[in-house]
Amino acid sequence: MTSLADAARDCAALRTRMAARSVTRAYNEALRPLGLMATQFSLLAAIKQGAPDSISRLADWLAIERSTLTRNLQVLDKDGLIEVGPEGYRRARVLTLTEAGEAKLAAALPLWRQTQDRLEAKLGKRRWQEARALLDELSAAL
Amino acid sequence: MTSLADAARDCAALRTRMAARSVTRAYNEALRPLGLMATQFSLLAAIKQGAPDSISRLADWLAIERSTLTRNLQVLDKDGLIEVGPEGYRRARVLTLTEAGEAKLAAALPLWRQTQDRLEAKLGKRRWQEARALLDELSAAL
DNA sequence: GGCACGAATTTGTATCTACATATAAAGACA
DNA sequence: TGTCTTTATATGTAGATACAAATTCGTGCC
Repeated sequence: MTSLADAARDCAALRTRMAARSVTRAYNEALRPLGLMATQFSLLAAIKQGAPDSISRLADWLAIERSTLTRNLQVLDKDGLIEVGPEGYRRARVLTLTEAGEAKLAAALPLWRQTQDRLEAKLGKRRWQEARALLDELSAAL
Repeated sequence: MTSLADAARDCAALRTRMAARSVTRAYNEALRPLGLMATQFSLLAAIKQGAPDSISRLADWLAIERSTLTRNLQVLDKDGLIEVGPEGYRRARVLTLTEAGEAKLAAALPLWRQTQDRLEAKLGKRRWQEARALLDELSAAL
């Protein structure tokens, strides 16, 4: 029965999802006044930052399924925060922020910063750096 | 613009969700032959292990919303893997595995073990222990 | 008894996630 | 030219997640 107890307590998938749920909830709460979720915030920031030349490229960077990303982008599009550009080279679509998207991102940044600082303070900057490195290893492990 | 680059790269919610997605995908793939998902596996293991006396208690243990857990349990119930017992003391329901649920869990355990071992080998047992501890800290941080 | 209050769960609604499959464009090649 | 392969995206279907609000049970209080 050792295996069973391990499965209930030490499963890597369970523990990472638990952490993701807890952390995401906190960021969602911080962004709620803007009607923005953590996922959407990260998408806006990634688009503004990298201006990725395709959805697939962005999906790889975010370790997310292409089809999932399509759905998430549809929400941002519906809310008028991004523009999904026409099909280009090989159906590739360029993603850009609308003015509303820029404004929303600008308004969200301080709220995000505050939450991130709070977490880093609680954990310690050092420890957060370790966590960050370990999370990357987990992402690449299997 | 420093804040923007940080938001796109270092957001704790983003990085933990990325890790959760990657790791969960691997466990889902391992369990696919059984038609079982990592979440469902963890629920079966938790129920078998602890026989939690209420959904709320289980939700707390899993750092998951009660309403979310209700929905996840409905899937297991529909598939005949658990029994949701009648309402008890203060509407509390006791959760138990059906025979089919026991069998499914028993069949899943080796597949889970294999995946978990693979991850621990890739990371190193030592490093996985660190990761485990840091994930717990993240879950409790905010 | 009747009523307010707290605890446990469920429902309505929306978003996030992903696998399998479909669609469409660009290039390779017989 | 027509087919085959690769690349990029979208759709169908299903499960995971959570907030707000509704439902239901037990308790205490008048």
